[in-house]
Amino acid sequence: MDKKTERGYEVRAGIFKALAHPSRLFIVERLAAGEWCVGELAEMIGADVSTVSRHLAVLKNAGILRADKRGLQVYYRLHLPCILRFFDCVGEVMARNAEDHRKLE
Amino acid sequence: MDKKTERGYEVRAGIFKALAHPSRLFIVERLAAGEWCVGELAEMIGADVSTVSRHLAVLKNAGILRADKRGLQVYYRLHLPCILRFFDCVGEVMARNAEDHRKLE
DNA sequence: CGAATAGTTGCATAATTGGCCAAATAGGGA
DNA sequence: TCCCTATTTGGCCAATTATGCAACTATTCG
Repeated sequence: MDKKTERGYEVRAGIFKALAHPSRLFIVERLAAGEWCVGELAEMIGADVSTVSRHLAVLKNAGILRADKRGLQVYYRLHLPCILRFFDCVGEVMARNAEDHRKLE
Repeated sequence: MDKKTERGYEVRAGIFKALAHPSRLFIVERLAAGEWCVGELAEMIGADVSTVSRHLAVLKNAGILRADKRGLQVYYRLHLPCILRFFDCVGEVMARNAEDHRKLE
């Protein structure tokens, strides 16, 4: 596998990695409906503001969110709505896994 | 956020986590075309057989792959082809990110 | 049975991630 | 300017993940 191909897998894995955390998944889902600022999200999640700020940075670096500073607050919004299609698919995966599990009983 | 909802986010994040590694992404893509055994995949990837075996276990535990032992070899195959739709979306994400990046120059 | 082969698992180690607290930064208003 | 508030960043620690080697297991073949 040449360097360029390898790099491609790394970049793509990075997008999945950005989504591979419960809080970040929650954030993306919330932001699907509209924008929220850091403090509001932190309260919804129940984690420290600094922790949530880092989660948001991870999603922003992956190109999934955009930040918009207005006054003291930084409002985040979903930059790639196609991400939401992932979620439908994840739902299917879970349903199928659950069914497989049921069959084993 | 109640326990049940929280658990839901954890399970979904687990699926993304299983895909959040270059080698595992490579494996899924390879298996889209047909089954391969551990040693063959290890050679393609250029990692130790034990390492690849563990990557395969991660994907299997996530319900993404199925293993089929025939003789000495264990053949793995894609159990959830809908996963491939993720990949199309990831392609879109990358294209969009690349374009955003271009605009900044 | 014994040797050879394919894969998995135990272990040690290095690297990454996630979390909070505290300090630094940036903006708004008196 | 000085203070207050919102967010980000540095530091540190605990937990998790990735990796290879070596040992173990399972299966085939002589």
